[in-house]
Amino acid sequence: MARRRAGETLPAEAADTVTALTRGLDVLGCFRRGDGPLGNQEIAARVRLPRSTVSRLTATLTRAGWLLHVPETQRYRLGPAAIALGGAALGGLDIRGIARAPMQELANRTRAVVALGMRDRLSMLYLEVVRSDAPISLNLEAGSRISLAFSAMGRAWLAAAPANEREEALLRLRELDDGAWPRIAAGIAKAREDAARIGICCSFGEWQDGVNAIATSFRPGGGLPLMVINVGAPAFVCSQEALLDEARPALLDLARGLEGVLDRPH
Amino acid sequence: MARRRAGETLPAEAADTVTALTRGLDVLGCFRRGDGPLGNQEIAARVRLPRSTVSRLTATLTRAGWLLHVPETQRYRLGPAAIALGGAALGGLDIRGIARAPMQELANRTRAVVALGMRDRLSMLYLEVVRSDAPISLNLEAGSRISLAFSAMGRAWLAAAPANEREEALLRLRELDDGAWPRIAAGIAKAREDAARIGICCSFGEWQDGVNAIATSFRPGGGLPLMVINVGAPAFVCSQEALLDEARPALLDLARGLEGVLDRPH
DNA sequence: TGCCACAATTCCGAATTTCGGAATTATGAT
DNA sequence: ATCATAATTCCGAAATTCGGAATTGTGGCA
Repeated sequence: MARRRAGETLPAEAADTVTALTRGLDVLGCFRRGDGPLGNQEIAARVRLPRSTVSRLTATLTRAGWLLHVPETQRYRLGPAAIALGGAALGGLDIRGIARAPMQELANRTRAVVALGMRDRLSMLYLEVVRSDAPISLNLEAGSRISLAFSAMGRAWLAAAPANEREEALLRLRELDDGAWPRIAAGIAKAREDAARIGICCSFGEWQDGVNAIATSFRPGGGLPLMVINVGAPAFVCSQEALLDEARPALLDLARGLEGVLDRPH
Repeated sequence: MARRRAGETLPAEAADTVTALTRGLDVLGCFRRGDGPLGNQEIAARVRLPRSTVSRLTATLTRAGWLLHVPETQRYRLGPAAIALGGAALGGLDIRGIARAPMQELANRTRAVVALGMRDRLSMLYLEVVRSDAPISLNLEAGSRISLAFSAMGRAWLAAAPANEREEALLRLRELDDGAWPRIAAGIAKAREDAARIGICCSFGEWQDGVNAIATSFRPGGGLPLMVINVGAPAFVCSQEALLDEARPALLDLARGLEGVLDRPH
């Protein structure tokens, strides 16, 4: 009875990988921001695992506090341990604290939203978001995702990422939605060109209609991967010209200042 | 070769629990907010598992994006998937959005910090934190933890939690630090009394010197567990009297308004 | 009230996968 | 160059996980 499913993505290389753990994590990972509680059946469908297996997995996750069981509806939602993990992960990132002040300054100056992000699989992940007025300084949006292919942030990552990582991402992006590929490829070609020529990548209404953004990447050091900062706003707040002429130099300065900060003594 | 370790906490009841998954989650969970990257050895010590096992586990977690490997120092830190999970967990909690506005109002009125939390194992976990405009603030964010035994928030939970959950928590609290037990027990006895008499629990300088707070609990419904709201501030911002006389009624109102919101049609 | 459909959970034998001690390799310090 | 520390790999043993099928539980509907 072959345990490892036939179409497994990694035929050979996953030599010592703990399958049970991977599967459990997949169950956790299938909870996406915005969707309500999930039943075992729904989960089984998402992670492509037999129901009995999922049943055992969810039971384990619930016992450990990673999932919360809603008895009346027999569904699961992410539990406190999941929240705490995110807090620990975010709390350990000193780069956030270092970047916050200059990001805030830039946000105030441009009246836009400035965000710091890194890649998570096929998305960009916000690590810190600051707004111009910051009446609520809460990091409401830290931990949320944005398109890798169509956002300025994602494109800046693609433009600067190590070749092997980029190629792997592009490959998976393509097989995810082959129809959108021409549009994706065009955007990325332009992005690499922009990055080389003017140091930033753009997304003018391509991620969401009426939203303009520019972004650039840097390497914080300290063993952390490539990171990206973007400046974005509704078109009526920041025109393309405003972003390119005014925000761009400041953004480049900001990124340059953060280059390798974590490696420098202090 | 007995796989399940001798002193396992749950001798019998964990009938179908996926051990490998539990262990992997323990590895993730041993990363606490504030401590830097961890090596395999350190992890092995924390979770009490053989090094070779931990090695395999961390390799698996890294491959899936839950851990980030820092090559030069050979240590691990929590990865993007962990952050994303926290985001998804927090994003799915509608109660945060519902509670935010009235919490903000209360914060402004009292010039204190108002927080919403739930229990996570032996801590209270902040789900939402709202500050007044006043600049002095505690350094607490959503996803961080606070003492179950000594904070107003923790005491409010203990005072209202279902008996079995409370007893289990108290038991583990006691075996965690038997020396502190008398002080813990006294605080909790007082808390239950306060809860019954005036609807709130207090912590005046007991959690941290110079910090006053009061808290009360409510049941949001929707299958969610008991939650707590607190109002707290440095003593020179809010005296005990100010909290008891002014903040208390408003806090009780707030909590009453949230009682069962998620069950009501909308 | 009884029946049906749907979903979750439990059962159980098979055997793959995990486990961990020991050996090995890598790294860095003295 | 040698030693100490830590991570990883190896490998045989067998416990644990796996998943199909049966069972139990739930809610809707006639």
